[in-house]
Amino acid sequence: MTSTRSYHHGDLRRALLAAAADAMAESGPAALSLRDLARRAGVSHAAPAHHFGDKAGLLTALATQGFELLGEALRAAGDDLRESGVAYVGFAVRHRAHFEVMFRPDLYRADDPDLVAARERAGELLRSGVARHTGREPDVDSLAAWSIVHGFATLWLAGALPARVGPDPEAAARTVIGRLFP
Amino acid sequence: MTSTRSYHHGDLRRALLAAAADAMAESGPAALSLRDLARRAGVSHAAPAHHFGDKAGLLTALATQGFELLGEALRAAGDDLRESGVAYVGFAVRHRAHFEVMFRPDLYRADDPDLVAARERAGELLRSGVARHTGREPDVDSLAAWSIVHGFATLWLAGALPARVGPDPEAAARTVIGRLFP
DNA sequence: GAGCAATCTTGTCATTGGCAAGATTGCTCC
DNA sequence: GGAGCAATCTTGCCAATGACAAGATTGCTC
Repeated sequence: MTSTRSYHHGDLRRALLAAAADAMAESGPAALSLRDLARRAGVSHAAPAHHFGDKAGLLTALATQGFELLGEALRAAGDDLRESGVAYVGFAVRHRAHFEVMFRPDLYRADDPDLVAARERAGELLRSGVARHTGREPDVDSLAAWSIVHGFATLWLAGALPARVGPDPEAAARTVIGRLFP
Repeated sequence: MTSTRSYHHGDLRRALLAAAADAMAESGPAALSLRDLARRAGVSHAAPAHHFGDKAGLLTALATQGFELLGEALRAAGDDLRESGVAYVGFAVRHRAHFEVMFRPDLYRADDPDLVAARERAGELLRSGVARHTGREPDVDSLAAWSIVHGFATLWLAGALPARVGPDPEAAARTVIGRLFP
């Protein structure tokens, strides 16, 4: 993964993104420090700037990667609407750093072309899955479906849910989704 | 509101909380600066420390205030479950800074006694509202209800929803909630 | 192998959060 | 009314951070 080669790191961009995801999963997005990422990657404190410009640039790249990963997760979940919802929650739990950045547009450049494209692709997957399942008013249905899985994932990540929900977020999500699409 | 009196500001704690909510509503929580808040309140850069200790202390107070405001909003919405959900979304939109901090426990001290008490009170209001409405398995129902309104509010604040949802978050929320509790 | 662009480093600056020490104010009690 | 005292606020300082500028090193191209 993070092969610390000789000089000219060789894989700095990828290593920095991975380090950012690790650091944010540990200590939250507020504590993220470019200099700390540089230390983790074994490079100087100014090296990240060349690849990402500034902090917002790095988070833009991380969010873009997140939307691509979400797209993959949704595709892997297949055609079943409920399992797509479970996959959404699973993605949020497994890639919590990506997920948390993706929906915080004040942290990155939301008009970045690559990011917009990746977000559109993931959004289309969500909508098409709902449209396949329900007949009438797919707009409202997809909005409700997105809201319920996004809300569940967010509350889970925030640690806001009571203990009785149990330790398995995907199982709990499946039950909750069943209330919306019986 | 923020009465800048003589020396010994007189209302610094409240003024700083209000300034923090304003600043975060403008530029997001990441850009929050204690020194900027002090400037807005017309005091020195170290004054906030006396009232809140540090940044996490200020955000703990803001989150506590947020849970109290949410409780008031839910009480004002009355007994109807759907209107409670609309009130939840309305609170998030009207007090977006409070809402954003409340569900980001990495920013504050989640074990603060005052905060825990305010959070418990608001959570009980949510659960009791759902329990009044549905008969069976209030746990799952309340989890689904909380998830769908929380998700809708979060997506709205993130600017992630498509334009066709319309300009009125509470009206759109009412429609979405209708899908869960027809 | 020379030239060149990409990559990385060192050095610097303004800003920030946090701490320590001191000044000012308002309250209490005699 | 005033002395003492605690709360409040200020000034001064330090380490860490993000961002920028200028220079060094590497690898690619011709």
